[in-house]
Parts: sequence; C-alpha cells; structure tokens
Amino acid sequence: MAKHHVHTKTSRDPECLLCQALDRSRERGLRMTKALEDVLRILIESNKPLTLADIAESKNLSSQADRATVYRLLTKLEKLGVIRRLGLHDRAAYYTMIFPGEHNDYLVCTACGSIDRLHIECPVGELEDEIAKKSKFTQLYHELMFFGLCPKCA
Amino acid sequence: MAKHHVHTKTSRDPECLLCQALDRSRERGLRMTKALEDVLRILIESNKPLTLADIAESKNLSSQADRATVYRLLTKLEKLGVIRRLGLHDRAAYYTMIFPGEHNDYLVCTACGSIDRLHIECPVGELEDEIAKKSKFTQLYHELMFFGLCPKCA
DNA sequence: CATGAAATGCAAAACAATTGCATTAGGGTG
DNA sequence: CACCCTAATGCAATTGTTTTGCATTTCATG
Repeated sequence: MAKHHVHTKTSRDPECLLCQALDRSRERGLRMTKALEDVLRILIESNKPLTLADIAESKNLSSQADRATVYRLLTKLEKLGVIRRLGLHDRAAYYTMIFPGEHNDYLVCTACGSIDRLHIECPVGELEDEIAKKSKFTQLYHELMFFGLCPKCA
Repeated sequence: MAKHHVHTKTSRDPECLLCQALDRSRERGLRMTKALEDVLRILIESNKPLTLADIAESKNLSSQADRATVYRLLTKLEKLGVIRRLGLHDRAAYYTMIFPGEHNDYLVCTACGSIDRLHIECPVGELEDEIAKKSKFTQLYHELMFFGLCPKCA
C-alpha cells in the first residue's frame, strides 16, 4: 500500500483495507478527516501494535497531527470497535487494527520491548465461550501474550 | 493469615507462604526489612493483582512505607522473579505473587476495572513450549486475559 | 558494636494520558 | 454554492503514575 488512491466519500475500493476501515468509521459517525485517514493508514500498514507516540510522531502522517488529536481519534476508534487497545508490558497503551474475523496473539521481549504478531491457532476460543457463560460477562474477548527474552537479549 | 508469627532470620515456618517468599527474597540478596515483609504479605493476602498505589496506601502496612520504597521493592522483586508485573487495561501496572507451580489467568471488566482470577485449566501450556522452540525466546511465560463487561456494568 | 552496603524518605523530575477552550473545517441543507 | 451547526483540531495546561537524586538510616556481618 505504498502509493494509494484518493479516499473521498465517493472513491471506495472494496478490496482496500483503508477504504473498509474508513467506511466502518464513517458508518459509526466519524467525519472523514485527514488525521483519521492518516491514523488508520498507519495502523493498517504496521505489522505490530503502536503507541500513541508512535503514531503521533510517525513520518507517515501527511500533515503533522497533534498528540491530542491522535489521542482522541484512537479513543473514538476504540469505542467504535475499529481498533483495539492492548496493555502490554511497559507503561504505554498499544493500539492495533481489528480486522474482521482475525485474532492475534503476541510475543513480546521483556528486555528490548520488541513485539511480534504470532501466527498460531489460538486455543482459547472455546474456553472463551465457556467463560462467558459462567461469568455472565458480555462482549468477551481475550488477549494472549507471550513474554520472554528474545535471542538478541538473552 | 490474620495473626501471624514473627518473621526473623531464624523463625521460619516452611508451610507459611510469607516465610517462603521472604526466604526466596533473601536468597536473592534482599535485606529483611519491615517494608519488604509488608509488601510481600499484602501481595500474598490479596486475591487479585494490586497496583503500586494499592500497596503503598494499604491499611495493612504496619508502618507507612513511602511510595518510592514500595516502588523500588516491587521493581526488585519483579527482577528477582518473586512477583510478576501485569499490564492490564488501565494505565497502572499491576503486581501479583508468583507462587511456584501456579499459573493464573484473569477476567477483567473493561468498564469498572474489576479483576478476577480465573480458576481454569489453561490450554496454553503446550503452545508455550512450541513457541519457545520456534522463536528461540527464553524464559517464556504467558498472560491470558479475558476482557468484557461484567453483569453489573452491562 | 563498628563498618560498608543496601534500603528508606522526601522532594523533584520524567512521562504518558487526558481535558479545557478557542478556532477551524466537515458535510448536510436551502 | 453559500450557510450553518457540530465535530474535529491545536495548543496549553492538568492529571496520575512512575522514576530518580540525594542525604540519612538501617541491616547484616565480622
């Protein structure tokens, strides 16, 4: 997704992840702004969860967006279910796209902080249903994180 | 563990979790101080992970320990592998005892922040071995967290 | 019980998240 | 296309924790 078609209200490629995300955002009441497009694009292009600082300082912001703006967008997008906020190992919150039907687990180095998405079959799905029933919790989801020392840091 | 025997260098009950934790701490070079005993006792008696603030402001501190002191103790204990720091859903870090041979998963309400330990058979153990091999990570462990809305907040 | 290292308390600094407010800019309407 | 209302934005200030510096106290050991 290096070079990319223009995203206006009327220009939509159903195959384009950014278009999908923009549509989902608009359906839920967000306006189509430059900053929104930037934030979504950055999250889509990233192969790992990003912090607020990562995004606000990204070179991929077409026009520099203020931290507060990015913060408010991330907050809204999370509430709307477009992105997810993860609590990892350090103090900062990490954000990642929710791609419909996709679930991700992560491998984090506790020394250098590197984050990798794991491409595994997550065995927690059934358990989740069971827990939902027992606990009466709704809107249940889970995070599975593996922590350890990566080869470089060992 | 309401009332409790005195914990000195020479008074040890092998059944007592606090004694065990103190021993583990001493073996790893920590001095036996009032604050250390307090922090360990509070963590042992808690049935859920606690924040720095929870501990520093706990009524169970025999003598008020400074935040910085508690912070440094928690940091050391984590490095020494006596306690574990969890990244949950809000900004603060949560700490919990590591009881040898025990593994815990958590159920967190994203609205009110309540945290419950889950007493389930965690299906991730085998997966962990597999990931350790593939990734070459060492000292691997995992956190499995379920998030959702509790019945009160739904 | 003297001594050196570790631990502590207090205050300040560092950091990331969050909010208030005045201004700007989508986007729906006439 | 001009207009209006409201959402979005930028900037600055606030909050809520975590983290560090330093002088003092306390532990553990010989």
